[in-house]
Amino acid sequence: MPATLDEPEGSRMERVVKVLPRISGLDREFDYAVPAALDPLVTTGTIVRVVLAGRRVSGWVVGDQENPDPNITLRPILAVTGFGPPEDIVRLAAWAAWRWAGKRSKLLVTASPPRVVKRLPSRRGTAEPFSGTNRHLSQTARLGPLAIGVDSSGSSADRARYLPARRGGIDEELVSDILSRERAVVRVPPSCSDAHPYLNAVVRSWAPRGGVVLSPSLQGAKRIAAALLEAGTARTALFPDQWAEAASGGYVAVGPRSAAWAPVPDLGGVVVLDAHDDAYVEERAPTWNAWIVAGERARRAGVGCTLMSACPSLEMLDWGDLLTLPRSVEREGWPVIETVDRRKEDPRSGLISDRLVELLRRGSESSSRSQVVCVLNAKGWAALFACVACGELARCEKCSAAVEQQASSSGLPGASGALAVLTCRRCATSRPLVCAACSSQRLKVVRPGVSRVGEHLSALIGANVPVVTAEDDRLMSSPEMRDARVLVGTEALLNRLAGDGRKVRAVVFLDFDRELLAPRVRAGERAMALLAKAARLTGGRAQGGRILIQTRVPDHDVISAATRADPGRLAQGELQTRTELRFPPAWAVARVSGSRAADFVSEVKARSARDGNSDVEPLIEVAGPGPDGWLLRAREHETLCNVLAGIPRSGATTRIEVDPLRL
DNA sequence: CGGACAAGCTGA
DNA sequence: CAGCTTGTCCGG
Repeated sequence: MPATLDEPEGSRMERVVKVLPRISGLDREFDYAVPAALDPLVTTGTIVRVVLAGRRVSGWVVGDQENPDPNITLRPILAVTGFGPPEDIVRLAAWAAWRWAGKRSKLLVTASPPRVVKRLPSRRGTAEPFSGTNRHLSQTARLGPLAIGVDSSGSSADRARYLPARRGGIDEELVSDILSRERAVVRVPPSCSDAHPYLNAVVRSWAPRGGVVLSPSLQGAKRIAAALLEAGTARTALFPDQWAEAASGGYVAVGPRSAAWAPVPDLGGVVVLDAHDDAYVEERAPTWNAWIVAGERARRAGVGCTLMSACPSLEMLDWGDLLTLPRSVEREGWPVIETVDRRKEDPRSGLISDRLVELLRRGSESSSRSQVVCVLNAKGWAALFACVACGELARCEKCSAAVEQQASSSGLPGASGALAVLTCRRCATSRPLVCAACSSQRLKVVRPGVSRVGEHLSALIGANVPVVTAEDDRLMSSPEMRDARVLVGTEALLNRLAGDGRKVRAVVFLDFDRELLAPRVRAGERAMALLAKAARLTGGRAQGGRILIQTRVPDHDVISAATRADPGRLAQGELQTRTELRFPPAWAVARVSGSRAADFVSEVKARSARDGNSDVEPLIEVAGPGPDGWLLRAREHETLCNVLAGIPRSGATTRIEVDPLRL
């Protein structure tokens, strides 16, 4: 509508902002007028209420609109809800949406306060009214009264593990090396006590500015926040709960993956702990990776980003400068790793080798720290059966996947009549424990699960062996669990125990080949990460830590790297293999799946051929379709992401995973 | 996302 | 052709 001639000049000066609605499945900005009364409250990032297509929705102000379309009648912003992500984070979200070919709104949800924030707490302890600007903060911060309530669950002895043991225990040269670099990858031994003096040193260097510290789990983040606070290193704000404190300035935001998006007004630096951990990758699209986001954020702010890990991934090594501790120090921080060559074992002993029996027997003598943890990544009673009579594997009648026998909830599974049922994990069809080929009722277990192993071990040591899987966490807090001499479980058990901050005598991998030989590109790195996780539970060799690996490939690179406490040995060979197979970090890879994936991929091919130099090679190579869709490859993320960003998406029917975790 | 609307399918 | 499903478009 054209402005009438008699309208006062001032009315056309009304401010217009771009708003991104908080609607999943919609990734478009809309222009809104800012009512004069709300004007001082509205900046980039502010969370507002607007009317869109006749309904009231929430959204983020993502910037000012300098040239509003005169043909569109603007609606006013209805109300200001409160603080949202600061401007730098809004821009970072736009970058990440490009980088992982996803929607900005998904990322901004992660970056936004979990509850409405109307005002930020003031430095001096009195709340400042909501002023509409996210950067009303002074540049100075003092380590004042530590009023922020950080959950300090765990004993003080537990927290002390994160503090420097001795003043001399820290390598000052390494610290200055870290601080002088923009992108440092610090390879630290797996036991925390060695890593955290360096964390303290780096965080201390940020003062009086704020910073960000990431830990793979929320539980770990809580302990680290408490430890930094207790050591007087920094005022910490746990993300996302203490979003408002973090935004008020002078805090070090500590949190899990999502804390890469924490509002920190004056960023001094970023540290990512255990940066190799898969927990840093979001499973839902956009499949963003927290250390990469953190690295980009630090780069934009012109500050350092430090990744710490016992076993840096190839992507990390490709990204930054590797810094290591002296060989002897790193070696001390890894436990003694012993392998049992299963090729030489009596096949009838199954997963219980003579060496394991000896380990369990010997442990019963010492009183303190006598727990042994057995890990087997196979749930249930048994995951694979074969017929004794005809040798046929037991498979599902409907979908032909392997059938498994679940441990019954009532306790005893096995061949006790009604409980003997085979179930397909894929389609949930079940049938009696009978061979489908020859009707024989004699089936033998080819691949036992944790329940069966738990029963065997119970019989062996003459005491109950609790069995822990990801689904079943009731056991964790029980006294049974705390007092048991032997525990058995899937990988989830290691996570649970690490969360407890508990030390164990030994960790046993009953069938490590399942990790080593998994048909995944990253199987080796995953296996190494599992050993590092176990090593944290046992502590280093100086503390008597021990890991027992049962395997048929004792010469595998992962095992030789771990036994020598030298993860670098694995990286060399892996890099060569990955490059040959054209996988990351040599290539940028994305997976496309979903019902409309075929259309999307043909559009990728079309654009890749048109925009590329057709004489040489296409910009993007397309492989597939395979069982998980298509794989797209390019030499650089830049190329891959630009093409992906240019293709319109038909709703949620196409899923794009850039840097897929499972390859 | 969710409403509006149009194009296709069904049934008597 | 009403009545319904399915698909596509669009929002300031």
